[in-house]
Amino acid sequence: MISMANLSTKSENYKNANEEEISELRRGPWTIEEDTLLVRYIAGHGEGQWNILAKQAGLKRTGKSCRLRWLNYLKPDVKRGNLTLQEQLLILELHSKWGNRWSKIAQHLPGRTDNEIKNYWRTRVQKQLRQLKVEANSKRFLDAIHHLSMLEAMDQSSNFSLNFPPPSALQNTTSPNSFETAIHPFNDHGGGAPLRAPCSASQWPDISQPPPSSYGEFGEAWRLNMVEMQKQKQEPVCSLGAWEIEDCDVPMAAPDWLMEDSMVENLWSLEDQNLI
DNA sequence: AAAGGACACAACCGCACGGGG
DNA sequence: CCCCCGTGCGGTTGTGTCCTT
Repeated sequence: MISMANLSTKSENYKNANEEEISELRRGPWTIEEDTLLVRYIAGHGEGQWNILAKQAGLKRTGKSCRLRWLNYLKPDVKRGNLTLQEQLLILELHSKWGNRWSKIAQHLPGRTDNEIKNYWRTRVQKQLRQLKVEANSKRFLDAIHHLSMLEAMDQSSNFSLNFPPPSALQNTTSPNSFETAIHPFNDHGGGAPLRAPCSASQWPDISQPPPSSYGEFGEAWRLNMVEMQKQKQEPVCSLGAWEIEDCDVPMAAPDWLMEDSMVENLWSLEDQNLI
């Protein structure tokens, strides 16, 4: 066990050891020249011993800074670009297990860094959770993730359509606000494409027309909801394109948690637009 | 067109830990 | 046992870009 006194001493020592060099050290964004120096040095000598590496490579950076730059940006197997849907689901799932253990979570996402995952969580997920007033890792949240993971896996393996639930499913529910189910995004767009995020405004269904009678009591409620969203300039979360219930290949009843509120649509809005 | 706010991401900081001398 | 050093982790900050007014 390390005492507090010992800790502070260690910190002080660390500080003092570097103090005289701090004035010459560069900080902030890396230049192309610095990147080149670092990459070339590591190509020739390998990584590790970062303080020595920084000096020998001629970099006016701390070892820590070099390590971070290499691991988070320059390393060849670092994956660039937006997180895929599968990766996002995995992050949600793993975070529910391990909390903010970013490096542990990153181990399960090849090519993704802990920093990237941490940023994703803080900038996207937390924002959505705040808006929804949902606790991360609450039962509702976890249930939503599990259902989404399952549906996503089914969608990938069987190529069936996860379209808008048929009116029969809606009519069987006892939920008081079931119309919200109608705006959940279970909506396959063919070709085995992954489930998708919010559609563009051009994909609004024609909500000036009444929905088909087969939508039952929920159709009109859903339409009014969409009208309200349009008034508020919100995007619908799925694209029906029209009142196309006939395209539902699988009579899939919406689970109870979908009936509760619009949690899922917001979860989906976490997804980047790159899948569209 | 300009200002300023929001957002995403890169980078930094402090702390913790383990190994070697 | 203590100290030093290297490394890793999680939280925070800085900055560039995009969007809105």
